Amino acid sequence: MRNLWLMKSEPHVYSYEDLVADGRTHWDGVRNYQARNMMRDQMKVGDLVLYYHSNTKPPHVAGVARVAREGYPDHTALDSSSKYFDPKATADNPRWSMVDLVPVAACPSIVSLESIKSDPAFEGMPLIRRGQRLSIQPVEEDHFRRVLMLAGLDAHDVMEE
DNA sequence: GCCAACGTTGGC
DNA sequence: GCCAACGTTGGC
Repeated sequence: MRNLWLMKSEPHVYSYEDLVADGRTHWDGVRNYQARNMMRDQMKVGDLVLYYHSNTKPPHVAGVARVAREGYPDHTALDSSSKYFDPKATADNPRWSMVDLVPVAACPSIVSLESIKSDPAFEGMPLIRRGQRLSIQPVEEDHFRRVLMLAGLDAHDVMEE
């Protein structure tokens, strides 16, 4: 059974459009253990991801991506010129992990945080839980499907290719 | 720009 | 191991 996720990115740093333009990206720079553990231990090739734009107006889901490579060391932790450099990371123990993502489909209409919050179907979703700041979150299948519907995406096209 | 909610750090 | 101080996230 494939897992479903939501991953946050600030669009002025790296947007869904950037992912489409690049065709593929390393999800580097995650420096939170819970989020790391999900990438390292749980995310599998083929898992689908809601690509969420945070710190923008309005915050929203912008598209769907797919995991193209499972967790492997985040080399930016070893790079002293990187803003993600971690002096405690070593080649033997890089500490941090990342996955690769590829774009699947942009949302024909974005799904705003507000529309998710105001829809009872999303009750219990971590994204709208008070104080929830994790940049990577698991998503239940019914929530995932409803986001696709609100986005104007066909679940068959997105989930069964 | 504010600030609530966390996570991390480091003195003890 | 406790906990105060500090830093970050991210909506508002």
